[in-house]
Amino acid sequence: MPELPEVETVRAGLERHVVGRTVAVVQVLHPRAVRRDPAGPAGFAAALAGRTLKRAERRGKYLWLTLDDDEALLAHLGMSGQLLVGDPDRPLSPHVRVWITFTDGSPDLRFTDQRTFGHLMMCSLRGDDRVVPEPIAHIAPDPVEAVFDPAVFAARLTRRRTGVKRALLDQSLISGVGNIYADEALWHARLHWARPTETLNRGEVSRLLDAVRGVLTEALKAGGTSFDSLYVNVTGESGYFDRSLQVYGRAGEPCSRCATPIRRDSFMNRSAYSCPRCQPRPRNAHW
DNA sequence: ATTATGTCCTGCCAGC
DNA sequence: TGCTGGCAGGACATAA
Repeated sequence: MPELPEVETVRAGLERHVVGRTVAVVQVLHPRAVRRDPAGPAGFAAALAGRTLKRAERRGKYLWLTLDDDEALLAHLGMSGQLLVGDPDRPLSPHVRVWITFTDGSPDLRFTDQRTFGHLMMCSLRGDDRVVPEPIAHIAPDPVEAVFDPAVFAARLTRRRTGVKRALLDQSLISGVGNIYADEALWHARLHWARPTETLNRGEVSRLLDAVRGVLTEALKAGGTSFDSLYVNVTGESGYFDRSLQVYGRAGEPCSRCATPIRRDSFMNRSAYSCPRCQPRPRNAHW
């Protein structure tokens, strides 16, 4: 559930606290945390030990720490992943999956992940105009990065034959948007989540993209959204954008525009929150 | 090829 | 009290 604003908050924290430092010891406490790394836990740990972290970068919900011009440590937080920087003497929580110490002593870095959907891996960097980790070459640019092209997005979106929310959640079309900000952006744009993408006109696509950028930017200013202690920055603090949420998690509460109670629908074994009046269901809804 | 669905995983909580 | 089932859902493998 960490989406672009939460991941960017973590990236900025890593830039501040660990970039420039050299890794001493890497301990993989749960092999699942590095399941995507072909070298396995031991290979992963050996490859990272002794390396200096150069830059902290991000695309969508992925972030990575570059080690040199063609290699990086790639991270995805999944549902509940945290990258926590702190005093090496603090107690080891039961959900710490990877423990990284540095040659200059404190603080250390702990990849903590209750639900184990997140992962870390070593990887190579590739690209021409935008260098990204090779394993995420299929992830589309996110709407706040320079190479994001609104015209390309509009063309690809309207070529789809699916519902607009499903499209927003497809990271190979536009990255960084998850269930929370998809619902929020659709409310701002006054579009129903099941609206067929091929019926969106130019103005609606423009409104949608403005709404996506708006909610992501506002959430980033607030340090991200948090419903509980799972979504935190590198020093364990929560953001407060949840106070600004208009529909997500607010079933039954009045819409702030028209006072109609917010509706919750089941969608892809998840939830879709919307205002029945501001976002009427289209006749040709695409489930 | 594109689009849809199933799967992974743990903690919490309502309901019985 | 203690169990069960539902829910939270990102990204990938697999199916259609």
